[in-house]
Amino acid sequence: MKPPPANPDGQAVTKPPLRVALVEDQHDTRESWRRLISSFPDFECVCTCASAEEALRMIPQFKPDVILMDVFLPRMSGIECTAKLKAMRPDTPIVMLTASDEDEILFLALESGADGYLLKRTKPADLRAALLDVMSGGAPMTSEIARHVVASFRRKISGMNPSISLTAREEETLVLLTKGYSNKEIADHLHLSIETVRSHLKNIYTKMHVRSRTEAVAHYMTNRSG
Amino acid sequence: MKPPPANPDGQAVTKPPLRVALVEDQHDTRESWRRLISSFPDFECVCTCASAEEALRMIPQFKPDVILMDVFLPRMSGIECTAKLKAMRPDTPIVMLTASDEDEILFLALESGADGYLLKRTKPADLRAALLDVMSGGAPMTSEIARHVVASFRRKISGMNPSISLTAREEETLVLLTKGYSNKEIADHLHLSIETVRSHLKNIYTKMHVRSRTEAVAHYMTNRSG
DNA sequence: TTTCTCATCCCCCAACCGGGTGAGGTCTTC
DNA sequence: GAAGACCTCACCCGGTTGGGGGATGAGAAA
Repeated sequence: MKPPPANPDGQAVTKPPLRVALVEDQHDTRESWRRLISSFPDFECVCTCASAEEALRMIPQFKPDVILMDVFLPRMSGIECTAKLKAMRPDTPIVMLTASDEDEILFLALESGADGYLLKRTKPADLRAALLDVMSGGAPMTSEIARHVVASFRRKISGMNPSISLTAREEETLVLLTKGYSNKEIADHLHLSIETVRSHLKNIYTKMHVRSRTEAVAHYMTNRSG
Repeated sequence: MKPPPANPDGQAVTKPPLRVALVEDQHDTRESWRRLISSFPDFECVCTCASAEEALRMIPQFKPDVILMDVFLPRMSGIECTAKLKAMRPDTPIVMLTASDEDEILFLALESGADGYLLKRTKPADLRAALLDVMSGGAPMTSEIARHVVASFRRKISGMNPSISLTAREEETLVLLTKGYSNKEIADHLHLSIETVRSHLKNIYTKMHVRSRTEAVAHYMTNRSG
């Protein structure tokens, strides 16, 4: 590994290879990624790091064009590492690669500044496309991930925004919901048809961006008394 | 209204009328109750009170055999009044009469020492039967109310008992439940079959004395962070 | 060893629930 | 009076859920 050129824009004569940095703690995985990326003619793997700490040392030196980051790293997580790297080099796109599509991690990763989020089982061709995508300002993610992202953001936003203006009836319905009442029980208590209760609930779900009574209760209670 | 006899047991010659006290703030309602009770040949309405304060003054004087108490009274509620009267005359049965079958009020009423709990829409014949019932040591309530009572007590008892020993797996399942996850989502996160999740949930419901995921979440969250 | 709990999974079935759509009424606002 | 928000209720559809069985294996307790 040789140090990066002092002037990254210097040799834009023909078509310089895309310089990729890799952060992954598992040796075998790291190596297979490195080989994969190097196998692309227009890509160059300039820097492989086995830990977040190493990444924070090496990446500022090598100044890669794009960073591939594993989420789960020992000690400092890939998410924290991403946040620190973004503080240093905000314009260098970072793509998270992980086996998990857990909403929370996904959100944290994107919040930390990651530009793309791919699953490890992503096919080589798709990985290459994703790297090109993120370099041209895109936010590469599989449609599978994209759905989670949308859901995750909706939840967070609705969680951050306590002023979801529910109507009086909706509020009453929600309160009874948080007591664990069934639709029928709510209808009885409010002297309504069960269909009206269902109607109010549908509106509540829409406003709160949730998909079930339990989710509504969970959000309501964590944002009030939790 | 004349003061009560000094010795209530004095004239047990044939069959003394059952002496009833009435506590109800609404004038019309109070009067219609009074008339209704007086219309029963073996009942006598010895004392009508328009407020909790009046009841606390008059009832110790008149020493009725049974007290009919409205739940909603101005200033001091019927529940508080019931508690105070029970402290003074623990053996005088008190029947709550209210328009509400709300679990919380129901529980508070019974906790305060009320012996029976009837809805205001109870039919005259049933009211009479209820008064006789409570005099003979019963706890009159409609089957409709009885169901609520059982449910209410179960909730309270399970709420008071924080040491419901869930197994490790059940605990994990419950935590994911409080995030609003569906059975399928829980199964995915725990790498289990959906049937296993359902199995854990059944055990959780049994242990917590609840009947639905939402109820479980509601109780869990109110007893932890609420 | 036997018994027990726990975790895992399966099946069935009735009821409940969420989503879509629509519709009639009141009330306020413009 | 037209427009819009709100409350009320209805029907349909398919998926989910709860409750009832039962089965198996591992490991702890008796």
